[in-house]
Amino acid sequence: MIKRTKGVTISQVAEAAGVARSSVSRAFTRPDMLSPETVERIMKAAEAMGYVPNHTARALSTGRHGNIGLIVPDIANPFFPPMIQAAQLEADRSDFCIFLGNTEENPKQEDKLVGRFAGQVEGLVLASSRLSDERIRAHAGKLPLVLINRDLDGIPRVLIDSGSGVREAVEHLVKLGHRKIAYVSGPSTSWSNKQRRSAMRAAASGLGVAVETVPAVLPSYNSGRNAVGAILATGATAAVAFDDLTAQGVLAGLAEKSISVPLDFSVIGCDDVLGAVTYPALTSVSNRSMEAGRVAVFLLLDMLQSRAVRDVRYVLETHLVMRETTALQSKN
Amino acid sequence: MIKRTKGVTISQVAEAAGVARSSVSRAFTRPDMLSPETVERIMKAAEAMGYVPNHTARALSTGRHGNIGLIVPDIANPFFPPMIQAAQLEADRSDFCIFLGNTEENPKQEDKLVGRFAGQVEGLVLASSRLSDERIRAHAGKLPLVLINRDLDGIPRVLIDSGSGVREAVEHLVKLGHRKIAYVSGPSTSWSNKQRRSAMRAAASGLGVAVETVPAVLPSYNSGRNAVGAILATGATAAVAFDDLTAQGVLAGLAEKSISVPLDFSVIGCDDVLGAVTYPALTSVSNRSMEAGRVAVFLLLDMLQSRAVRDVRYVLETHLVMRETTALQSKN
DNA sequence: GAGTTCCATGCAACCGGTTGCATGTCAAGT
DNA sequence: ACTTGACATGCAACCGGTTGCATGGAACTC
Repeated sequence: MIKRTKGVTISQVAEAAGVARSSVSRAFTRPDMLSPETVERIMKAAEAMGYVPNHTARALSTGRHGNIGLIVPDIANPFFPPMIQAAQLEADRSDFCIFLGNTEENPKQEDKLVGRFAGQVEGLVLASSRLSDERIRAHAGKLPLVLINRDLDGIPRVLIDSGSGVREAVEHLVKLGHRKIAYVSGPSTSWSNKQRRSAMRAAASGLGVAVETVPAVLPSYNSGRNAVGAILATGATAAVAFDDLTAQGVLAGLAEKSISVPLDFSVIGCDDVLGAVTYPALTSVSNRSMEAGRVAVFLLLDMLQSRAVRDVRYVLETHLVMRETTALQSKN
Repeated sequence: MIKRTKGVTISQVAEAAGVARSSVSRAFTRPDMLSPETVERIMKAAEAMGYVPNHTARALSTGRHGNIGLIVPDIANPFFPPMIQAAQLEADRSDFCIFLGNTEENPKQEDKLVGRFAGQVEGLVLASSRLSDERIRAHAGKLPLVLINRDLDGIPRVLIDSGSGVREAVEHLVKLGHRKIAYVSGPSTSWSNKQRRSAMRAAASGLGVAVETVPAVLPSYNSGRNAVGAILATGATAAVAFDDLTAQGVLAGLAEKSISVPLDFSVIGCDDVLGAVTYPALTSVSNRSMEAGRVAVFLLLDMLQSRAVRDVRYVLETHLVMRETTALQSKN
């Protein structure tokens, strides 16, 4: 049976050191206000007693808790972990802790989490939020907010411009001789999906080739696999998928039909989350999710320090990462 | 420029409703102590003013914050996100929030995070901790702790027994005719690695076949790829890798040498994190990390409620998931 | 109708810090 | 020697809730 020691308080330290409570407090927060000897005496007493400042009490009186919240729609989607990791690292540099929320792609859950986080965090980063514009603005009225992959003016936001990478993807395919390309789409409410689809169309029409959109509802392996029939029905010789998971599904679906990649068909993914760890290595559009996480936290901390909301719109461009699932269009 | 509304307090609600502060407090925490009419009046006033209880103040006076911390060595390792997700879901059922910490596989960082979390969480889950036994025990003396994949008696722990799955893997390979099997190992400090390696040896010697351990330092794609030379040098006809990432690397390395899988060589991964989303589908040992996350949080919440530390040792067995990277040993 | 019980509510202390202001001390300035 | 100011420290209010105990009135008992 383990017994827990309960906390030493500032009063106990004060008594031990023979000073007022306020002096102990200042020894920790603003030692320059006290004489060096007093500080040392207090610190020694504190150390001896194992005193650790109570975070909650401090937060109550200062209003600062040193926490920020990060809410994502789906941790299990490999797009997010690197972002979370980078956000954490950046927060850590300023001694902030991260509260993580997972919404399961559910706006209700997201709303609930925001409510529960508010009050114990000083600010929030919403990544790929599934909330309505109104809800987001409502929340932004209550606490500092930074968005990732959501474009609402007046609210600081970091946008990963997958458009630039998708454009490169189309150009690359066209250069390889493809004249009809399928786009296997993602969730219709997703900002990224809209962005990618319109970038596909714009690039294709600029180059005089055709794009056919094949719906896939959810970004997942199975969606991609199931979409293969529809893809082939369009007569396309290459496909760009909404994300790498979907692209892997497409790869599997093609293999089942004995269509060889890249000889007979070229496939490109997005977000580059699996490309480097699978075989054959998937050609994909880079994601920059790590930068996004880092920058979002940076912006948030900056807002907190300056107490001002700047209308920042930080755009990260993406590029095509060429690997082994694209090749010259052979037949016809 | 957005302006933020600052919080409504219990005193303001009390005044508006014409009652004492304590009554407002009770209306929210123990409404049965008040007459229904009073509760309704208070609630109406609170609603009208947009009152939300201050989490920090409540935590200060009750000592309960409704948060638990979850610390993992590497979010980017696909083994952990499902675990985090499941933990979050379980915590949510009891209205707890999750603090997430990422240690970058660094014990120092882990210690630091534990220190920073303590004081704002009521308990902690340490997954695959890289801390020394002493440090873990020291922390467990200060706050409720549950371990995942770490076996320290006296401290509640959830263990994923990959041994059972690895045993099945070896049996499967032997049944397919393999007589010499390589084990591509993971980090030497890892509890799971030790467990898997010894399960390999035990199973192999029980069946009268040989196991050769090939070191791979880090669990990663590149480690696996680089290990291929050493694997082939042992004369093995099949390999079991420490995890799926490593296994994918092995797959890639074999492909580079034009060794076809599974015709010429069989490969099995562990943790089953990539098997279902890649092509060819990887045969792997199931991970049960979701159950582990769920159970760990469940145990922790149970400890918090009962205020007792039980010496729980919860073991989750794993199994072989057969897919397409294993086949009958052909040559020789 | 006096005594007892019970329930709803208020009072005030408390959780553990922070901080504006007052006070006391000591040295420098004239 | 007296003023002035700087500096170190203490006092007490405050952050926003919770909770043990006291109180007062209504209902119930005999």
